Amino acid sequence: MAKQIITSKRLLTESRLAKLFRGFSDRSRLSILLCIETEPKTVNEIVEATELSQPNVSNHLSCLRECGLVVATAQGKYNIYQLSDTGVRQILLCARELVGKTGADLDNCGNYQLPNI
Amino acid sequence: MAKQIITSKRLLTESRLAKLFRGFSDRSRLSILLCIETEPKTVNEIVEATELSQPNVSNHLSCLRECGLVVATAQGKYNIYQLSDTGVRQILLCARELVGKTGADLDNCGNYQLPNI
DNA sequence: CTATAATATCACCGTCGAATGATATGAGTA
DNA sequence: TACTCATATCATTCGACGGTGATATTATAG
Repeated sequence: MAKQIITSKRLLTESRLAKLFRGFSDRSRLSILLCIETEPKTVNEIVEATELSQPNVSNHLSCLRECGLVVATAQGKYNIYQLSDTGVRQILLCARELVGKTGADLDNCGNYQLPNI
Repeated sequence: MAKQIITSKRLLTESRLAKLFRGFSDRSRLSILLCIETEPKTVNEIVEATELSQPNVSNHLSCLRECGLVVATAQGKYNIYQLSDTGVRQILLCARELVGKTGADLDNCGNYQLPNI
């Protein structure tokens, strides 16, 4: 019983962690996050910077917003998006550092269909 | 032209980052990573700890190995798996910290079908 | 009040990839 | 050598999810 509680607590944590990483793991969402990593941007600015379609960006932004990775502030008819927390930036930093070491391995892993370059 | 180079370099980085996060974003793979976060484990030990099927674990392990997130050392007929780099642990730490703040948001985001708890 | 720009929403479709089951490999043991 | 345990491989299936196109909403401008 105590074990059960511990277990489901572990599963809850895992579920949240997995969801968090999902936010970063999609190429489009990652582009968006990187795009507003240093400065807030309008949806249109994000669309232009990432070269994704507007509905696509909007969809992903709403997802990222719900997940708490980004926040939006309305300014007239514009919506300015930025990273919600320095923790998000922190994860991006850690990931880049790790990629610096394991980059080649990642390229060689053929399990995902990500359009390479 | 210079811009082109910069662009494709950016895309390469994004591609690698996305792949890296993919490693963490699947529930099964994340379970495996967390499972060997503190100490190396045998495949069977991982299977028992995560309650995943053996082929499933093996498939994910090979993926994680190719991506450079874990390393395996053969010991007799056993294969011992552990995290490849402290950077992997670092990312898990950062993520947990962030989840501590945005946890509730993540639960509410209905975009993924991850079996909640 | 109409027009237009900025963004959001939503249903649909195609595809990727996770899980499974069967089987192969390989190492130790009797 | 035969047998068993530990792990890997692989083809297949099926569901989730990312992209798109059409449309709705909201806000400013004229």
